[in-house]
Amino acid sequence: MRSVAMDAADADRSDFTARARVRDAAVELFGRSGFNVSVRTIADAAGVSPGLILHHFGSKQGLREACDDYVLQRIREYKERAVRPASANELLLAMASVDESAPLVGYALQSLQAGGDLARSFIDHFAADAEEWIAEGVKAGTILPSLDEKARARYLTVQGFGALLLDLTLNPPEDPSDIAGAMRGYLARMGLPSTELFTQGLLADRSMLDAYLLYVVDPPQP
Amino acid sequence: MRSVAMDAADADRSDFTARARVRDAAVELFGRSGFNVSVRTIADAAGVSPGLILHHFGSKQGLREACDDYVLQRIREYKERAVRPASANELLLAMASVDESAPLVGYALQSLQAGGDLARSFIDHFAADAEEWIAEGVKAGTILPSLDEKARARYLTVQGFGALLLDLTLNPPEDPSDIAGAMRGYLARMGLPSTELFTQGLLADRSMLDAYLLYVVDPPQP
DNA sequence: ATCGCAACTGAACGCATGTTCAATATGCTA
DNA sequence: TAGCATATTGAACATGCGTTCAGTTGCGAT
Repeated sequence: MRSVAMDAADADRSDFTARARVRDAAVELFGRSGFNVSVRTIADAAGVSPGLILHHFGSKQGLREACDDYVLQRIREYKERAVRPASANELLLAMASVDESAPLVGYALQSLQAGGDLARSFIDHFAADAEEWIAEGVKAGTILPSLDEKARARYLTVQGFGALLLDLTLNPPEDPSDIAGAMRGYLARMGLPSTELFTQGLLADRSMLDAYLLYVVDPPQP
Repeated sequence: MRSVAMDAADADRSDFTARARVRDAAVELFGRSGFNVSVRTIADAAGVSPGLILHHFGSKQGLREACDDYVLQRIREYKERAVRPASANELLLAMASVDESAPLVGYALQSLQAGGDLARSFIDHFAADAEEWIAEGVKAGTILPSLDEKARARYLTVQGFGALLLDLTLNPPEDPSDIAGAMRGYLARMGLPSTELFTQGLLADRSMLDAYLLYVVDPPQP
């Protein structure tokens, strides 16, 4: 039996309980092929009968929720363990480059595409981090201040993950488990234009921004 | 029987053939609920038996391909009919605001999320338009030039659609058929930070861009 | 040693799906 | 009007799914 000291919500990473094996197989398969993989497929991958999955997790939905919790917790751990705060892309690429944590990235991306609570927590978390990180940059003088720091942090987060997600959807890797390679391809395609946009912007003058600010103050009646 | 003058690929918009009714119902349901809606559901919506759908389209996949062609063609028409060239967001919002064309937008967005050929054509098309539109802006002096105009156009397109897609996934509208409302919500949330980013950029100096350019010329060995 | 409880199996069930097919209705053509 | 091709139906089939459950194994406490 499982030690009473670690309950189901614990990060029993290095154990080989059937329950943990199922959870790991589910994270990997959900992350690689989406949430339509069958319970039987997961059971096969974990070397276990289908019935056992529902014995441990109640239902397929229960399994998904357990995976959600596990992935979110492990990513939080990973983020806190990083000595220096990093951008979301850097962190994900670092995680995707390590065999042990790569499936977590795949799962998180699939989750973002599917929506739901984990996706929201995920974005909230990264947006909060971005806000902090940006605030430090502004204080240090390396980042320009914004009229709405919170909105900017969220926008940059959604925009960054959205672009990554769509790019991976349009250019699916031949090997679906090589998320690091796929991410590197994305960064190679988008690195220059994004850095350029962040450095110089796009528009030559402030007229559009000023017009938008006027529009916000006095919107046209719909 | 269908007039011999318009074959299956034609834009027989205003006819009420069972085939056209099925196609319209499929576009609407696929766009609203994704591509897992059942053939039977579509048949019900079109007031038709399930068998007829496969008689006309061969398979569910055939129906999807017919919808893909139809939607892409209608969006192209819409774009050409617009007097002035517009940004992708403007065009989509305009289409989403008209009852007749709103389902097309929903379908296109679902298609982008699912990947596949239509998604690629769609992005290619909009990226090419963006490149043209940006080139005019550069010539007119309203847009700053880029080191790689093609890559920038593609980046801005992927980034824009990706952000929209992810935002709609995270904030699904109560009424899934009100795409225009959902888009307006998105623009309200992201309008200021995106305009600000496009106007002033994010970074206070060129150091990161210069570092990236050096990195591209002489990448570290992997 | 044995009792008891949890882990675990695998066959079975019910359901929804995409698809097939024989039968019928319909409308154009000769 | 007769005939034929096409449109259309709806029942049936095969498959894969999530889930249930009666039964078996294995282990820790008494």
